[in-house]
Amino acid sequence: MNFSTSEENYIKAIFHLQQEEDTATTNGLAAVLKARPASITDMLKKLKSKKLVHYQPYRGFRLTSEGKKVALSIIRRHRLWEYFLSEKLKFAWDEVHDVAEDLEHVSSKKLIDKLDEFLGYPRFDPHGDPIPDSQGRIEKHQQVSLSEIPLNKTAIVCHVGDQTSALLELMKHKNIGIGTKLEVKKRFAFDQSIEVKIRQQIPFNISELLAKKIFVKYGV
Amino acid sequence: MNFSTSEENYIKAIFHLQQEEDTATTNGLAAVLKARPASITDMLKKLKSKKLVHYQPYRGFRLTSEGKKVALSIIRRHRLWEYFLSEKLKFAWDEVHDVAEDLEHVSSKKLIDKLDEFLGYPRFDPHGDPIPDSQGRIEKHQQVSLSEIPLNKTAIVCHVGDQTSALLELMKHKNIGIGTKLEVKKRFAFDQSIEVKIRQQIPFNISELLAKKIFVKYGV
DNA sequence: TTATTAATTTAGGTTTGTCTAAATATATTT
DNA sequence: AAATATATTTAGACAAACCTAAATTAATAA
Repeated sequence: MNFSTSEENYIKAIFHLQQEEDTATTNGLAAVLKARPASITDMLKKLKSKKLVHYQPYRGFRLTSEGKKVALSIIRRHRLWEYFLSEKLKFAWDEVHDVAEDLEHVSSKKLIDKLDEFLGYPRFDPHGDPIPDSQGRIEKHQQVSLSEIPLNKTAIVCHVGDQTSALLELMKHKNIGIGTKLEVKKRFAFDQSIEVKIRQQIPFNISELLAKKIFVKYGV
Repeated sequence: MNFSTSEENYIKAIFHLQQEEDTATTNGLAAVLKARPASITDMLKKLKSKKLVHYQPYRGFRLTSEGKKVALSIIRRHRLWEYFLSEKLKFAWDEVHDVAEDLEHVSSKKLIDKLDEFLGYPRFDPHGDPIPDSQGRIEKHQQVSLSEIPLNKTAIVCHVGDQTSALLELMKHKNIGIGTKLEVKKRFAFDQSIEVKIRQQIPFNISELLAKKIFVKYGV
């Protein structure tokens, strides 16, 4: 019922990887956790023995439903702390993540439920990601403009702000349409432009004006 | 500049032990940390190599001034979190310690300074212990009645509520006078009586009425 | 002051989580 | 389908932080 910081980081990372691809891979996880593939294999065996992942050697892995429950509780802690840091302690948007990364491993359920209450049961963290409730229920997606989504989250284009041909021409040229999967890689303070990546292509920049017209939904 | 959870626990425990006796011992520390003496020796060597303690084999140890600085910063974190838990999250007096024990190891200075600000720079935690400021300055003692001090802290009797002979007779009988070192071991909800221990003796009970007349000062 | 007891340290293991290098399985090309 | 490339796993080490049992030092009592 209680997991080490390291185990928790693995579980959380697998959860996020699974949002993209249904099944996570050793190398993929190694990249995310900045660890060597051999270390991933070691830990996966352990998580398997604890019945937190389905895992067949060489075949990738997926969280079990127990594993998902654990992941959601870690994500709940993380996002509540992010909300606290931003809302109460007035941290800037981009400073909250690293601190929350530490705080999330303090696992007292009472602490987290009381924090939730204190914060007024917020539904989204400062990045717009939904916060699981104490039962692990989470709002699957939300729809926001491309200019508002967090970095490095896969999002799917689901709506366009208007139907002017000028807009559609530009989108066509950039190869973005409804259903396109993309990720925001970087934001540039100078002109609010953002760098996006679609499919396997090299990331490219789009203007703030365009970003505000593109609406996406994205997972947790 | 950054220490493991384990190192921090050692440093903090040594600091507290030193409040009582000027120099801490292997067995004393082992008792506090619920570890074996051999483990203490191992860690002490490490802390010595990091210049956090003065340590001669078989001769006990004391924090260096650097070690004290580190200890005060850990205590600052601990007490600020205790205050937060009690004041903001409405935890009961006796529930805050264990959770703060985990939170204190999240070492972002910015987090702690912003938390301090958010809380309005409180000077004492819910147990009445003083909270070090961001420079590590701490109010050395405070004077309160015996009925208010935390459990298991050595306190020194420094004042008596009144001079009635009935009171003094009782105190004399119990062997408590100005300068007596004592510790509260337990509180009984039924009649608010408390169990105190002085010197090497077996702990004994005193009434709430008496406790309220005895004023003590105690360290951090 | 020597003998006994108590405290402390040393020596050698264990577990957790990491690593490198080598081996093996799977996927991709030709 | 074989050859090559890539992904994954295994084998064997290592550091941190703990442990037990044995040895050593210091403190206490006879």
